[in-house]
Amino acid sequence: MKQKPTLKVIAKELDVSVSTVSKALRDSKEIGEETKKKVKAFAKLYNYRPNNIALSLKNKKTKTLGVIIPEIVHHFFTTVISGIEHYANDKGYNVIVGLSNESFKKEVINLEMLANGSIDGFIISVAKETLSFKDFHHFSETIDQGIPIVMFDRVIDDIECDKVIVDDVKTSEKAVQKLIDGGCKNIGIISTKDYVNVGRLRTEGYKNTLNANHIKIQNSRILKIDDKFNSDDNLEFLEEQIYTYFEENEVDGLFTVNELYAITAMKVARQKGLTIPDDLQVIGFTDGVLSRHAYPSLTTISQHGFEMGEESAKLLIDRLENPNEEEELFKTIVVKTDIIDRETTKLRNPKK
Amino acid sequence: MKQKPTLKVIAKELDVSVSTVSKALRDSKEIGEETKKKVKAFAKLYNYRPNNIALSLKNKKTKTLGVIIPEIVHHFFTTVISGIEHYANDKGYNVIVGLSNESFKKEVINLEMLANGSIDGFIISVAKETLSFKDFHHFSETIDQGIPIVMFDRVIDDIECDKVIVDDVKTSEKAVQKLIDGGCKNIGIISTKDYVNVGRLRTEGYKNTLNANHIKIQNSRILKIDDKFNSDDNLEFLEEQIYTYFEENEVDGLFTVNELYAITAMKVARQKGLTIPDDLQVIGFTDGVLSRHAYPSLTTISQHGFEMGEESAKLLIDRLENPNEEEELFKTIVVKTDIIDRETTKLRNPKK
DNA sequence: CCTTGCAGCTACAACGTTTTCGTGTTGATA
DNA sequence: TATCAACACGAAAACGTTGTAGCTGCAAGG
Repeated sequence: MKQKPTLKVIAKELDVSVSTVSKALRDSKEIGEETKKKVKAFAKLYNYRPNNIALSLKNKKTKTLGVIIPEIVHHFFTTVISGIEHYANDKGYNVIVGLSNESFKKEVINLEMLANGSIDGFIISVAKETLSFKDFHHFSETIDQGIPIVMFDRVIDDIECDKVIVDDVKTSEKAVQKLIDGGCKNIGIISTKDYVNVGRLRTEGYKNTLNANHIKIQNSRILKIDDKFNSDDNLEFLEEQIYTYFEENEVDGLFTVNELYAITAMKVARQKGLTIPDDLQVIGFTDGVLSRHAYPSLTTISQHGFEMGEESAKLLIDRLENPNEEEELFKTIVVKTDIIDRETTKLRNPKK
Repeated sequence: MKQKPTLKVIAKELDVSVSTVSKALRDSKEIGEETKKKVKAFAKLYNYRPNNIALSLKNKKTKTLGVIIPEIVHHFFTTVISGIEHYANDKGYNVIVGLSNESFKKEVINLEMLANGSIDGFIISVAKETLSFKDFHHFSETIDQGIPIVMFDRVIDDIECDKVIVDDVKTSEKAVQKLIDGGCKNIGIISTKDYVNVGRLRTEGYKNTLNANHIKIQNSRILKIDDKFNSDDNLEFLEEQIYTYFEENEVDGLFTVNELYAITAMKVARQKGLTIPDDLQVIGFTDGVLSRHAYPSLTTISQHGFEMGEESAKLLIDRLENPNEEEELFKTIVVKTDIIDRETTKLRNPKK
C-alpha cells in the first residue's frame, strides 16, 4: 500500500522546493524547462493527484453540489438526479445526496450537515412535512450564509431563489381537456392535500378546464389523498380511499397527480369490473416505469425529470461561477411537459 | 448575508486566542469556566459550525462515502442507496454518488474524481462494460492507495475486498424449484450474458435445479440477453428477442434474472394469447415497483436491497474506523433472499 | 526566599495547496 | 564597471482547525 504522494514528498525527493513542484505541474513559465520535465515525469510515475480537500480549503469552494430530495426510491427523483449528475460531472462537480424521507427534521439535519463547507450549493425538492409545517427557516438561513439554493418541483414561493418547475396548472388543463375531447363526461381527479403545491396547482388546472368547458365542478369528484409523509406501506390505505371514491362517484375519466395513484386506481377499477379505456380513461402525471409497463400502459404527462435536473444544475453552477452578477435576480425555469399517448385514453393526438 | 464565523473571528471579537476558542468549544479542562461560558454563548449566537473541509484536511478523513453504481434510475440500486444513506447518516457520514452508466470509462473517471481525498472509501457495483472488458486496474490501484472498497451485487472475485451479495445460485434454485412444484413441465430462463456474474450464477442455479429434478436441460430455453451496456431505449430489442424466444420454445414456467425481463415477457406472452398464471407461470428477480404493480402482480425474489446497502455501509465504516485490525481479512456477507408470492405463480408457499 | 505545582491561557506546527513576493545568478547594455 | 532585466527558483503566508508545548502568575511547601 503506497500512500498518495504530496507536493512535499515530490519536492524532497527531487531536492527542489514545494513551490517549484507546484508551479512546474501547472506549467508556470517561472520554471525552467528542464525542471518542469523532471517534475512532471516524477509526478506521473508516482501518479500524483492534487488533494481535493486542500484545494477546497484554499479556494473556499468544493466543486460539490448537495442534492436533498424527499425520497430516492422514486422514478421522478432519480431521473432528476441523473440530469443533475450529468450536467454537474460535465462541469467537474460532484454530487452528494441527502434524503429527507419527507421529514422536516431530517431535511434540516441534512442541510446543516452539508452547510459546513462541504458543498457549494444546494438543489432541493422540499419534504411534504416541511410544506405542511410551513417552517422554512433552514432555507433562508442557508441562503443568508451565502450558500445558493435551487428548488425544483416542490418549491416554496416565499423563498427567494432559483427554481425549476413545470407549469402544473397548464399541464393539468391540457390533460383534462384531452379527457373531455376523448368523450369523457364525468371526470374526476385524484390529488394530494393542498399543502403540496404541485397537488394544489394541478387541482386548480382541473377546475379551470371544467369551468372553461362549462362543466359543473363536483367536489366529491376531487379526491385529496393524505399520504402522511410516507409512501411506503400505505398502499392498502390508498386502495381503500380510492375504492370508496369509486363507490361514491361514477366517473368515466380520471386524472391523477402521479402515476402510483393512476395505477392503483386502475387496479381498483378493474376489481369493480370496469374496462380501460372503454369504461374509464386515465391520465397520470410523471412518466415512470410504472406507466410504461402497466397493463394497459398508462397515458401520462412527462415531466422530463432529466431536463429538470440538468436545468437545476445549470442554474446553480451558473450562480456559483458568476457571483453577484445579476445578484438577487432569481430565475424560475418552466420545463415543458408532454402528454405521452398510451393505452388508457381513446383519443390519439396526432399533433405532438 | 453574513459570512460563516471562524474560530479566528470569534477569537478576535472576544480578545482571546484561537486555541482558547477551539478548546473552550470542545470543553477542554484547560480553559476556565468563565471563558468557556463566554465563548460558547458567542458561538451559539453567531451559529458557529466548524468548517468540515478544514477538519477533513487535518484529520485526513472526510467522513464521506463514495458510492458508484451503474445506474440510478433503477429500483434495486435506489433501495441500496437508501440503505447506505440510512446507516451512513446514522454514523455521521455523507454519501456522494457517482454514476457509471454501465460504462468502463465513466467508472474510472468517477473513481479518480473521488479518490483525491474527497472520500474515505467506496461502495461499488461494477459496470457491465467493466465486467466484460475484465479490466479492473482502477479498483486494485484504489485499494493500493489505502482507500477501501466494498462491492455489492455485481462483484469481482479476483479483487480482494469486502463484498455484499445474495446467494444467486441457491436463490435461483429455490425459484425454479417453486415453478416445478407448481406443476411446470417446461421451464425457461431469461438471463444476461455470462460476463455479468449475477446472470451467470442465476443460470447455474437454474441448471442445477433441473438436473436435481432429472429434467433435461435444453439450451434453447436459456435466453441470454445482451443489453449492450444500456437499458434505456432497447425495449423493442428486448421484446423482439423474447418474441423469438417464445416462437421457438413452448414454456409453461419462466424464471427471469430481473423484473423488467419478467414484465416484458408477460407482455409478449399476452400478445401470444397466453394467460398468466394458467398457461405460463413467471418468477422474477429483484422486487421493485414494477413487480408489485404489474398486472397480474409478479411473484419475485426480494433481494432486500435496503439491507444490502446497510451491510455495505457497515462493512466500509467498520473498516474505516478500525484500520489494520483484522487486516487483509476481507468478509463476504451473503444477504438472504425471499420469494414474494404474488399472482404469477400458482403454488402458494405457506412457510414464509 | 526559592522551588514546585497548577490553573489558565497563548504560540506554533501541521494537514496540502497556491500565490505573492522575494532573491540570487546570469548576460547584456550603457 | 556599474546597472538592469530576464530567468529560475525559494520562502512564507493563507485557508480553518486541533494538539502539543510553552509561558505566565499565583499559591503552597520546604
